[in-house]
Amino acid sequence: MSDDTKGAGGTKTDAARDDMPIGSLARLTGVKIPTIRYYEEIGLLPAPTRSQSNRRLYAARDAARLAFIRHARELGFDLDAIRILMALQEKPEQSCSEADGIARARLAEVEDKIARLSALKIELEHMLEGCAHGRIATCRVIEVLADHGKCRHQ
Amino acid sequence: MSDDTKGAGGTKTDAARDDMPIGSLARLTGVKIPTIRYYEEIGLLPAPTRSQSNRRLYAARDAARLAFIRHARELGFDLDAIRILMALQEKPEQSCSEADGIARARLAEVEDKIARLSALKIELEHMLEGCAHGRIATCRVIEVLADHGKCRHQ
DNA sequence: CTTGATCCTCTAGTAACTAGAGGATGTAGG
DNA sequence: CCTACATCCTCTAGTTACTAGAGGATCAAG
Repeated sequence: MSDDTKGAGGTKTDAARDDMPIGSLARLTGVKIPTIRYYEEIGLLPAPTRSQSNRRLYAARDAARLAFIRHARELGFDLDAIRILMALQEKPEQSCSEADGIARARLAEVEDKIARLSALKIELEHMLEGCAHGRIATCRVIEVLADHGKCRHQ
Repeated sequence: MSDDTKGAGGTKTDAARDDMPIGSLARLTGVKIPTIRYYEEIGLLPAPTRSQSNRRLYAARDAARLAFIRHARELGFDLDAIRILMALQEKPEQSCSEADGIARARLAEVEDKIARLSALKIELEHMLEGCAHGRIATCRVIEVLADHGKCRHQ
């Protein structure tokens, strides 16, 4: 680690000290190195300071930001929604109705997806329960797929 | 429509007559024109005959094949699986255990996805039930996302 | 010095489409 | 015949969120 960076930031707090290389950040947050670079590229993460040899150096606040992103991704929020949520986070006096709306929309999506997958599950189960492990000529799986009458949108 | 095509195929059955333009096929099957072209490009649909002006001309068997693909896509089978299923369809004496296996794998995926989405639903609901529509400073949505302790994988 | 780990930028790929751009052909009506 | 609209062609590139190298540079330990 370059002493120059340390010296220049001698009065920095822990949250502000840029001394964590990208590999450490990846291990700390569980987000892969290329993904971290990707988030920087699309503006979701600020470009970090660099060492003399051009290596990225992160601070604890970057780790916190990345953890927020990761958590939101796990909940299925898309990157644009996360962008909005993070912007809101930086305006404590703002109404939280937008954040609420984003989360509600996501919940509705999840509920819709569950419903659709459940219907799908039933269809697949029906397909499989008639399957006697015989020949293709009498194969239920192939038969159902080939039967246009079974297409749900026709 | 070119009389040449008709003349050359004078003894063709309906299933073999190549006279349906791509727009008609798209309307008949509900699959978009670019998607049909895409399927041809990746080999899922055979390249059709062409008119003198280079327009694609499809037969009823092409429509049947496309309907199979579409039905399988709706059930969430990926294109490689569909490729296999269609190959199996053309071998009536073959055992249908592979088709069965493909469908079972898909069913397992669906069940897994339902379980994961259901857990997600609960998390989102918890997040939202504490939301009092106040300020960001006390916003449950932002709070939960920012709280690393709530990250499921840490 | 060597070796292995870590990091850099860049290009392109993944899966399944989808959206034009720019041009050609077909058809109906005047 | 012309015009206007519909239909079709190929080609390129975009969508979303990553991901996989290639080729090279730097860092740290032995």
